[in-house]
Amino acid sequence: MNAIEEVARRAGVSRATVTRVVQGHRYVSAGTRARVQQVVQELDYRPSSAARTLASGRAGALGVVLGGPLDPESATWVAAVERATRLTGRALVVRTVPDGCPGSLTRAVQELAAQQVDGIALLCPSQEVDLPRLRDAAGTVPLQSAHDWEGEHNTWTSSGVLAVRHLRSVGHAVVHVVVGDPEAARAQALLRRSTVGPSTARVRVVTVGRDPAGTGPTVATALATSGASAVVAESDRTAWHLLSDLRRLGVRVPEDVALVSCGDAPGAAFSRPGLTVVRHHLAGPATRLVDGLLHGPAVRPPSAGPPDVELVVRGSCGTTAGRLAAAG
Amino acid sequence: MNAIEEVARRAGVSRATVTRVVQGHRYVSAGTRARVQQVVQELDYRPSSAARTLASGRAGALGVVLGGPLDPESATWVAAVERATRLTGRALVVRTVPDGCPGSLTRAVQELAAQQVDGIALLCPSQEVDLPRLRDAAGTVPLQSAHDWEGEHNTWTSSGVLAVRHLRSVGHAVVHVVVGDPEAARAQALLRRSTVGPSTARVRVVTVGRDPAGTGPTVATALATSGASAVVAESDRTAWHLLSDLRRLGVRVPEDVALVSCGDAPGAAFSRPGLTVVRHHLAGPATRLVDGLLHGPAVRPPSAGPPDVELVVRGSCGTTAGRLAAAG
DNA sequence: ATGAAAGCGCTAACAA
DNA sequence: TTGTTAGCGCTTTCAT
Repeated sequence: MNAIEEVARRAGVSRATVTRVVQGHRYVSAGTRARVQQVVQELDYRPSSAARTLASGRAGALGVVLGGPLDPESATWVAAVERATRLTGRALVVRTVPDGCPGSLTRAVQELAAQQVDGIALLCPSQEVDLPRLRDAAGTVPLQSAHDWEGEHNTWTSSGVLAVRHLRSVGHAVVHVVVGDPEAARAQALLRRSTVGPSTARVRVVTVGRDPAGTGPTVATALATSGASAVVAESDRTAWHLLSDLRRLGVRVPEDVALVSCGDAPGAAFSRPGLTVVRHHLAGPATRLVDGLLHGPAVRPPSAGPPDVELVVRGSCGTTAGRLAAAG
Repeated sequence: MNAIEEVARRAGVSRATVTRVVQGHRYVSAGTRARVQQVVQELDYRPSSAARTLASGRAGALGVVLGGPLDPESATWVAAVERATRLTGRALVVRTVPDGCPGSLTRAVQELAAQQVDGIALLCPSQEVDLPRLRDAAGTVPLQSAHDWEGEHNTWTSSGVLAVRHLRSVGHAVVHVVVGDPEAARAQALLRRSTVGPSTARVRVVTVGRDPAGTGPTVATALATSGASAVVAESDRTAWHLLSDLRRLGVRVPEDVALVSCGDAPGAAFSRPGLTVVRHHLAGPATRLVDGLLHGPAVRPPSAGPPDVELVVRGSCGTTAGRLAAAG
């Protein structure tokens, strides 16, 4: 006999009523509700999510597809999305696409979409993604990319503004921004507003390629010969490699070049000098992303709440230690 | 009309046959199979996983519950499990339990077990877990803890042996091992064999508590006053904090104390000195964990294959840079 | 090698 | 406020 039916029988009601109680519906008399809940307890009744999904058409889960490995950097985002998802009572299915190539991404999205999830969050920091194509693969399942999300209010856009503004404010007229693929979503976001507004400094983009370690020396050399005095790195890993490559060239950080990076990985404080970073607070963005997936994008961009980015000053930028928050 | 029924109709077969073809069953004539596959292509037919789960009783997913946040350290494990899971064609559901308390863990396991997954991997590095209780909560769903897994062949056990052996081999007769909670699964595993075998050195355990940053100075002081000359840290974070706390006390690393940590987080190479670490290769362990969940634990412990741990020598241990691999 | 038919456990109209 | 009923889309015996 069905679990739900057993509950119904013992409580002397119909299955429908059990469903109503379990789902917290209105229109159940207090007495009935109590009786049913009692039986639910006794029997330790747990609805089968598969049956529920099949009958309701809702999956009770969200998916996240990572266009790359689940490395410590992406983990931060995944963690935030997981939390936001859990708070809605849903499960989070994680799918990585180590090679990050378009075909694999598409397949991953299709697989997730195949009834498994109610929405898909895309986390592809380092590559260009064809959103329309992926939306198509997702069929009716909503899909949002964390990096294109919220336009000007995007975490990375705010990071760029904050980092450049800080370096500008301490006297650097030209700021070099080091990114992997300049076409990638994250880099695009980072650069979106770096060059405008009161924080204006001349910004030059320097490209590293997919692997921060790969072309490091070349980049460091380029930076050194172009006389760069201020650098923003897209990630802590890039910053670390820059740090060590620059040292190898005899360029001192922060004396000769001031360095700010984005992320604040656990080791960021422990390199020498410690990395000045733009730290990301992802609770807000992740929550909005999840809500957007579930209820459609918000009509208006977020306004209230604590800022999503914060400057943590350590040794690498050559200014006094401390913190600066900004609304981006 | 059912998707599968439509396929069946167009291919001129029954639904059962479509199922057989889709699942790669034997006993389908080549002709029939081809015809069905043709139609499957045309219609881009994707079986509903909910319906499949309901009808078959198999979920097509594995779950991982994290007894703590999804931080960069756990991310490495999750990534490995995700990969292993994906290679079996299954999805991975991630559930964190930020507070890590027994009640929450139990609830998390119950939720996952409620029809959602075919097996659960437990990742609780920093706390004692009551495995029987959690198994009970999981009901019929198999559950394994990554940290109790494989006994002597456990990754952390091997790490302990390797780290202590190395320090011993360069002349340290006493090795201090710094762990969070000594009752926690990871610490237990780390210490399991550190004190025995040809690598014998006297091992003293020093406890940090849950947060590596929390009691750091105290621990560093204790280490300094006890005249420790060699230290193994349970994690890179612990090691970093130790590094900075020791420096503050005027204790030099590696001149005064040699330090080895476990993990090899992205920043490990960039602290000064760089951290000598035991790096973990989790592909093997994760694969075996997943297989164990799916087909029951292997009869015999793993023997072949590359070692799961590797010593990466950098500055912090005071020996020449290089690498040493060991079968643990 | 293939088909028929009985569910898997629950939800959601609709009726009462 | 509660019960009735018709599925949700697929798998799996059991026959053939």
